[in-house]
Amino acid sequence: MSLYVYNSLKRKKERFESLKPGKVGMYVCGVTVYDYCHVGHARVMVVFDIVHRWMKQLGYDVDYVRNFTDVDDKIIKRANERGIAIDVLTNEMIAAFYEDIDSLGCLHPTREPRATEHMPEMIAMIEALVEQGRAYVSGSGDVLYAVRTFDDYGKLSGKNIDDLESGSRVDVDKSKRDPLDFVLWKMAKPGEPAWDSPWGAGRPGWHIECSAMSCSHLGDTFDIHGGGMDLKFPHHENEIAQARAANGGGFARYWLHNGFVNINAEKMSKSLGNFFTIREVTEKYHPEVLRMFMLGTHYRSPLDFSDTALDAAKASLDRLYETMKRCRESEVCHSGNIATPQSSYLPSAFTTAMNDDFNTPEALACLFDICRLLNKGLDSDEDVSMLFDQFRAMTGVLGIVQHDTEAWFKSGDVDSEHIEALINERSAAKKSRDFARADAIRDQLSAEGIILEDSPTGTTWKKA
RNA sequence: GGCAGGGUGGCUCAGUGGUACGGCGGAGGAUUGCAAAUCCUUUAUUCGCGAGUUCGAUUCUCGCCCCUGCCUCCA
Repeated sequence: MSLYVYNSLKRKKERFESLKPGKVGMYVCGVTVYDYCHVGHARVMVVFDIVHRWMKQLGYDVDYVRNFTDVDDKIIKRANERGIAIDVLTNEMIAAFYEDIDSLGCLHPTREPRATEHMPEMIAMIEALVEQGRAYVSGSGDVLYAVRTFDDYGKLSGKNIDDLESGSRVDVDKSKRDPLDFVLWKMAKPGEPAWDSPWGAGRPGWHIECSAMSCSHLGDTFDIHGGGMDLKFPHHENEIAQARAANGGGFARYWLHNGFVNINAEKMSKSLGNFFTIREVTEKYHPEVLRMFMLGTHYRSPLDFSDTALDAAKASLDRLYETMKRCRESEVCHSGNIATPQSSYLPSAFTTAMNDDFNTPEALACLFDICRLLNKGLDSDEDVSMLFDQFRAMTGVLGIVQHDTEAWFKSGDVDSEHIEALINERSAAKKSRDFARADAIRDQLSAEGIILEDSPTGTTWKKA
């Protein structure tokens, strides 16, 4: 059974074959660290975390590189506004970034280069382009890439240069030979961070950063390049033009793009201002709920963000945790003790779904099928340890139901002593068949957001 | 205007040339003192509209309508 991925470059699903046997090189465009990440960023991280995990599951040795853009206009602007040094800002945001993605259960990439650590590679790449006559110094002193020198320009995004220009919404910069030419090296203005270069002190353009970082870590040709759909043009198009021209390599062989997170059917973005940061959302919902919400939709489709959608994600996750809890408490699950998910435990339908371009909604359907079988078996005291192993293998791959069930249902500011006391009082009332008193206690706790569950072995509680 | 991707039950989301997966929600039942949790049953004669190909299309082809995105920084 082999993996098929949708390759944006070819606009179709293709059988995935790595460049080197058993190894995968993957580069994903990271974030520009000037502010907290929003849910849209979270989606990229979760989507490619799934890709990362599944590749590993298939036995690949994955070299996953994801960058930090830590030099950029917006960073300079924000640092100035806050009156702090640029590295203070970027370090603060990188720390926040880790908090956020860790909470979402994303594994760390193997390498996380920062743009500022790769100046020599960027400069070398620009020099190569200048030597080839593909780059030139404009009237303003910036070094620009002449897009018309690259025959395949527009191939990834399915655009041609003439169409782009006729529909262009950008004012034409007179110093450009062609309106679509983009900046490789920017001349420094006073007070801005700058690095020495053959063209004077300045800093790199955004696009060259990714070309240089990906190639320097993964080689001139590597397997996968990923990012949000909005990066396809011009960012990824420009990356291709730079890297393939400068190194003569093939650059990325498979391009994967995830869909957006929308709000009211409109793209969530900084510029529209209709965004929620990850930390805003996780104040109200457990981060794993956010992850679950994302897995419920195929990664290439748009994902509409709303409280109702998160509530539904929470309800479905609760269901899985409920089953996990029952299994943990059940003696008939004792033999299920695999340390790490093993492919042999994964149902073939699940593997098929994941191999079909990481179809997580389908994979979740398999998981819920197992969940139901598990509950059914538990209801009738059957040995469900095999199912339990499957269940954990699947949740392990998806990175959900990874928290302690006690913590899941009881986390937050609750006074458990108070609750336990009331539960004891209610049990006594029940024993003496004082159901009015018992129900009053249950109603009281319910009003406090606590739900009681009676079972033959006693009463347990959880947060609503 | 150019290009890309969509329109599937109350919501959400898969999928397939032979009447449609899962989740959330609703209804009924089992269980429970009553609930909760769990299980069972049920909830789309139908997959934007029209035409074509076909024994047969939601799935293929063409046309149309509508939505979103990209064409500027953006995940």
